[in-house]
Amino acid sequence: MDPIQKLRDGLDRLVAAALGQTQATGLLRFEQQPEFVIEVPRDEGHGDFSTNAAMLLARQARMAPRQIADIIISQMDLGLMPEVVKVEVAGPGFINFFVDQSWLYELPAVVIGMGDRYGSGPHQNQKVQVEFVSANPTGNLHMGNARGGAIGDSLANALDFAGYDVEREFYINDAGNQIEIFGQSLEARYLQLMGAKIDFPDEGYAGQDVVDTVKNIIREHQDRLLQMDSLQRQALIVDFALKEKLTYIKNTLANFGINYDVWFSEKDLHESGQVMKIIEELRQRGYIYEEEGAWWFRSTLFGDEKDEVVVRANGLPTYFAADIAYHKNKFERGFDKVINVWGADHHGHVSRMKGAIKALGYDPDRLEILLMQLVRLYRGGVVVRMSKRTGTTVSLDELIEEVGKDAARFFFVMRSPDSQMDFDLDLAKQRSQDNPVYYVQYAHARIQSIFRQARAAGFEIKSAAEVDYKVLGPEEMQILRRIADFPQEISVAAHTMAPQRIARYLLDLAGLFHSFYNHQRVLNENRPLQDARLVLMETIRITIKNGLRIIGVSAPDQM
RNA sequence: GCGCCCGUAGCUCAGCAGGAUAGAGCAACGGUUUCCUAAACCGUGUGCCGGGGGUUCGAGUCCCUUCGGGCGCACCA
Repeated sequence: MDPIQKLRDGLDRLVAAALGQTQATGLLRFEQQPEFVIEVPRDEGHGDFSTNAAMLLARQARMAPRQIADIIISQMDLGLMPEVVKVEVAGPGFINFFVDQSWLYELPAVVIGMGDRYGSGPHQNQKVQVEFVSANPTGNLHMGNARGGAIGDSLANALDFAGYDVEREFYINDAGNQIEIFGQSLEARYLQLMGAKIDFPDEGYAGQDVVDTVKNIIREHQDRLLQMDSLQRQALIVDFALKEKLTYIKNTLANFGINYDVWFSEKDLHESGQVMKIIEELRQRGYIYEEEGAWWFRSTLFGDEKDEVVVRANGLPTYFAADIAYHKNKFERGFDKVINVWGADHHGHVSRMKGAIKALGYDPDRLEILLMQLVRLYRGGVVVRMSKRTGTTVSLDELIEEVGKDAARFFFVMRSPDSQMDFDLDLAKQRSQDNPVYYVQYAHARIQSIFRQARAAGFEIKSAAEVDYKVLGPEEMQILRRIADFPQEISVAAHTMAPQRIARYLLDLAGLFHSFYNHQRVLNENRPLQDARLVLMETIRITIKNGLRIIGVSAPDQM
């Protein structure tokens, strides 16, 4: 276990025991032991750890919090925690613990011993599915898909690292209305390119990529499709185009560092009858009624403003119907938690989706929807406008081409999903410490460079147990202290679905490192100090590398 | 009209599951330095946390309300 958790647990037991004593001896009167926390104060002057136990008891015990704190302390058996050097009551009634910093001396051995696993949590025995991007296979990947990809994949990595059994899934919308229109658009382009004078469908996909796909079709099938009837022709064209688009999506996302465990086809849901089956099940449970020829789901029962159509008057199920079947299918696959990363433009879908889950008898809290707001691209200080030709501003593959996978992923992950984001292309490309991704990666490269210098001079990094950490100064101890936070940061990022915390953490740690680097020398005349600093460098390096890996950014050895 | 997200320093944004005196980067100003990786480092300050009300020992954080911005409200997905 990481040293910081050991201390927290110890303090937790210490306070709980003291509370038990105050109750048993009648010093304090209360029914329920409060759910106090052991936290790390923001301000160093407030100690290494603190607890709010006394303040939580104020009402029950009918006593001033500071007085309660004094009583709790009087019942503490500090002999159990020799690390604690001072306990005090402060502010409105906090109990602050000051701990001998030597506990941090254990940390490098833990970090180096765990290596790639430092920061990971114990196995949780919980299956979690993260579904993200799930872009329509009818066009190029856009910035919304890119942001969703970076966030979803990083979140999945964080959950994985925090000890969950994670599956990544892409839902392929290869059925329904938009595929219909896609087919008509492709067919129209095909016929046009073959010389026919026909109109392009009003709502059709007018982008250049459709034309490119059709050219590929012509290359393979020439004019052979002209003789077919429209139905047959569309089926063939759509099949070809979907394959091509999915290959494109898979490759682009792989270049973006994303690899899925499952590619799940909507079409399969329809063809296997699962969609109609789920509607029937809901009908039997009394959640479906017929009106004006369509079938409606009573989503108003679950807080929606109006009921939602599941089967249209033309007999075809809606996307929503398929999505209900899809989510039922997810739960049947045994996931304890199902997370969907959606664009904010889908937020209207959230409450009825949860409603449908509930109607089917599942706990809707097992479905978590992470909504993310829109992205605006900036180049040269101005917004990059939508291109009429391609229908997008910049596609994900173009973005990777322009700024690189690392910068793109870091920038998307750095911002909280629920704030609108401005993506500065110029900054992302910049090779300076103003560029946050460069700043963090550079810390890693610098450390590797120090190691190269050390080896060239004939020095090796000693094992963590061999060196004497007492020679380290406050700056180094502060860095170690921050490294001790890493497992907790990962855990919070995973639980609160906030991968941006990891990016922030890395910026912070890299900042501490750069600052240290700039006025202290690792390689120096004082051998014991050099040995300790080299080990410290290795703990920083491992932590940065592990953090970067979670957000899908490389940790270069040289820049 | 209804719903969701956002509103924090001049700008871009953090703020962990309410905690103590609200932070970072950039920009601005002042200084140091030419050093294991390259203009980097150190220091300086500004906040009606959009407004109002409430819950709480304690609110930037939770609830209500109001204003402003974005998005959504199809027998589309």
